[in-house]
Amino acid sequence: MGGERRDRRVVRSRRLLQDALMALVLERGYAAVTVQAVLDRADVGRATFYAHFTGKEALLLSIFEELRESIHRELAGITPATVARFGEGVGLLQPLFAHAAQHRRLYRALLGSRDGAALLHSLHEMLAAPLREHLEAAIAHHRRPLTAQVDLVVTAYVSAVLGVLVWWLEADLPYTPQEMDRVIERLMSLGMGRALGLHSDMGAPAPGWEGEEAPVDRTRDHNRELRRAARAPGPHGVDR
Amino acid sequence: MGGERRDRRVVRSRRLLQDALMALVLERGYAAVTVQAVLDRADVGRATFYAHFTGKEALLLSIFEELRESIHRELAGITPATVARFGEGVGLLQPLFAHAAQHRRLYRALLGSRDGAALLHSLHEMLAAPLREHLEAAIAHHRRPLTAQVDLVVTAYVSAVLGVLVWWLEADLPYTPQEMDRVIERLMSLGMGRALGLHSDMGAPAPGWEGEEAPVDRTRDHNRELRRAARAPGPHGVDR
DNA sequence: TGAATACCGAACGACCTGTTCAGTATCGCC
DNA sequence: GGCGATACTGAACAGGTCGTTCGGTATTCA
Repeated sequence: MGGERRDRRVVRSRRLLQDALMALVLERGYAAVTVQAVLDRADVGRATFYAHFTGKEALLLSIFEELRESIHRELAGITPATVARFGEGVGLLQPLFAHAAQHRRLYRALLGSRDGAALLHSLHEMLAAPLREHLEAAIAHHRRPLTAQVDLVVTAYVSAVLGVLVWWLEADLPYTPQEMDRVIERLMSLGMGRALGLHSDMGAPAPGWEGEEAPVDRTRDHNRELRRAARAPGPHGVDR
Repeated sequence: MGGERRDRRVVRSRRLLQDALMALVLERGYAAVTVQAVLDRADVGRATFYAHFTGKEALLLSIFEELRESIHRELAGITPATVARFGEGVGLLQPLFAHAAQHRRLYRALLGSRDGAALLHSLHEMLAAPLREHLEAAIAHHRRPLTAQVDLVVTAYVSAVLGVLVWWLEADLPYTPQEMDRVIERLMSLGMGRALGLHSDMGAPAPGWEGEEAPVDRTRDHNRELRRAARAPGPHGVDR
């Protein structure tokens, strides 16, 4: 968005820096790459770098911005309506895993070690936002106002997906993207439907867990208890 | 293990440094803490620091080693046998969430931002190892040799748990540890049992997803295809 | 008490960061 | 084609961190 950058020198410098970072990340891993090294590799002046990016991470994210568009393009074919029906083989995740497979060297370098935190967080939001959005719509349609649990369920789902994605990359893609999509859907859909009170087709239409009282009250009490406990710790203390 | 450190000066220095790091992490976050700051806060010589730890992260992990023992102690009451029966309210996760609640300030500081990568990884293994171990035993008992999928399921489960744990901490503990345990169990158990072919009490005893052929063969072919595609990228290339 | 050893403190070189500035090259556009 | 605008260069800057070294001092163990 806002993509009109006319001056060739600008695009050239940016691309040189991005390519240099990519190469160095693949060679040494993100954490081990220094701005200085990027400068040397790209053969770009120090001042120029800081004229374009605020630092190493900004450069990384600028690269990922292109990947984001790429993912978005691939995901465009999937309408929000499709997300709802978990019980059927939707293939929501297939594009994600396919994209990761295509760019697997970069994904591995960025997600594998601890450097991936920023990227993982970005991916998390990228998946969580539309999912949450649609789940809330679906719930409203079924007239079940359980918004708090939606966050929890979405978090669990996206965390599981990304965890499995990393595992899958490090295991050298033992299954196809299609298979990954199916096994994850198979793993998660039942429980998600149950937790959200959807899936009326299922045997158990969600009894329990917030059962007898409103969770808010018990929650507040619980927090107070914990805070009290934390303020007056034992002999050797907790949370020191 | 190997715990005999007799010289008081040693334990004093280590504790001073650990406490200083803890305090600074709570104040500024792990990434913003510098070795120099720890030295100043602990009032310990630079040389002394490097006599004990190889760097900032080693110091952090030495702190977490104590938490690890603490978690291990709490988890000790839960026999591996208990882990199997997902369908019942086991409470496997309750100690984890309780421990996180007790130490929530530290957990939040360490897990919240991107600094937590090392710690999350450590926690991941801590949870995954016994779970994997027991699931394999359970599967062997049911005579289903599906070892490859165990890794995937364990990864998904642990990732979901840790993701939700972070969410729960940042949402300021909206539920009790017991509730968290129950909702996660409710969310995950059905699908896990289904994916592993356990849960014979369920309606669907796991048909599908690895259906018609052995997954290994299709897998190998798939990998070869992907590798070929990656070596001969399009005009502007993928995974550049 | 005496020998072992952990600590101090100061200094070291090496590295990285982010900013500045005058001079030069390249660009977009009329 | 040419001109004004703009991006880049290159070098230097101060400020910071890191990990190591060393002789001298203090504490501890036995």
